[in-house]
Amino acid sequence: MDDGTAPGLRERKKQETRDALSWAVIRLSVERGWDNVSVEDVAAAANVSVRTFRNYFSGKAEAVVSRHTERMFRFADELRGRPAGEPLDQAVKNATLARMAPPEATGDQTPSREWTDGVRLMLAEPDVQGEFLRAMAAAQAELATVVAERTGTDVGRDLYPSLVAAATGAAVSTAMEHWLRADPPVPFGPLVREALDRLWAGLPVP
Amino acid sequence: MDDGTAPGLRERKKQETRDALSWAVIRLSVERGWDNVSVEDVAAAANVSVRTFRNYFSGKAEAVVSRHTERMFRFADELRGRPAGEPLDQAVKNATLARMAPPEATGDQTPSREWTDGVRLMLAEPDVQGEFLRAMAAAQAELATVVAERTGTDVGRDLYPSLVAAATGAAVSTAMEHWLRADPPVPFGPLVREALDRLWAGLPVP
DNA sequence: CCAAAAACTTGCCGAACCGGAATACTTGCC
DNA sequence: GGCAAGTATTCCGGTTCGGCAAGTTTTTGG
Repeated sequence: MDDGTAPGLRERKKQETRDALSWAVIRLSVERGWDNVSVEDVAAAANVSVRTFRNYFSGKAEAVVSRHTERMFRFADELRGRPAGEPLDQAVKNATLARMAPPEATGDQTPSREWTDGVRLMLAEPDVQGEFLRAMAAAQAELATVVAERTGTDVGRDLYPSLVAAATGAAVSTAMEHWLRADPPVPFGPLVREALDRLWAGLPVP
Repeated sequence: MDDGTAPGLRERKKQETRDALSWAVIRLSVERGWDNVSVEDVAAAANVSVRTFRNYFSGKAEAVVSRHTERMFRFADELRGRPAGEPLDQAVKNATLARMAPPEATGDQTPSREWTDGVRLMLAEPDVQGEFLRAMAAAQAELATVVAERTGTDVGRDLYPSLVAAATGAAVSTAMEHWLRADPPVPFGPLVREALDRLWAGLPVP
């Protein structure tokens, strides 16, 4: 399934730069506020030129969301790897829990109130939200093709695979939003599970 | 329910300018290509200053999507106006068909191939798609409130209303996407109905 | 191991975007 | 008519955005 060949120096360095840039945007934005961070600041913090930043990301927002984007695509991959016999809803639920709410994620100690508040503020930024939605849309396209594969439907002709992908994305997004709002914090796993269960139960009125 | 008082000259002019700007962006983009249209061109075409354009819209993309945005909010209003006895899924389906696929929409003659292709190209633009998603997200927030009202749930505490809103948005978006891709064209009503039916049936494999 | 090729980074730069602030004009209302 | 509130316009400096042409580093293939 995975490539096998080691990534090579070039790829590794690229990933490093990517991470450094993404991280720099997040850190600076959280501590200074979104509008008080220029692309120039970010580039400086990551030791690259402004022009290079723009080679990687189209803007600060894209950089912030890049991690999430990658995770969503790994999620689609996970689904592709599920045993063919597994019913679709089970496969989706399992893939989601495996990639979006891994048990070990509880590892790092709870972050400071200051940090989480900063993050919330950053995520409330219109640009960031827009980029977030774009990431979900991109992942859903991938997801739709996987669903089509599993169910023998045609993404171009049938409504079904795109619908499942979109609905799943909606459930995940909703759970995430809720999780982000929750104070005191609640674990993500149960939330997303509840959302998916309800979705596949036909959204009965509680 | 509605305001009753006539809008007054001021409001009417504002709406006119809005429409003129939105229309100008669409027309120019379709005929010249997205990147060959500057805000300056648009403002000129609508006989206002560039600065005024920016008072109305944050960018070309927002202007393009503005009509859709308004429609989505009218949809939420429609839902609010549905009889309280109507089951939620029925209310959503009826509101959708009433506001998103009105029977009289078939009125204007079929547009030229050139035009529809241009529109498709414009709607494929990343900025436009992003703005489109933002519009949906905004409408969904409103929708969630309405759902909460109808079902006696709490948007802040329960997952349910947001989930229903997000899933509904997903269904509508999916139907729209499909409709846009369809060649030869198909009527929108049946598509969105199918999407909503499947959603509330718990997404059974076809 | 070396040299050519491919990929990546960078500085330069003009065009476009963006929004604050002051100013002039319209509309709503008495 | 005339005032208050709401809009449009001009002006303007800072920022973003990408194309282009070096310069540099990694990969490739002999």
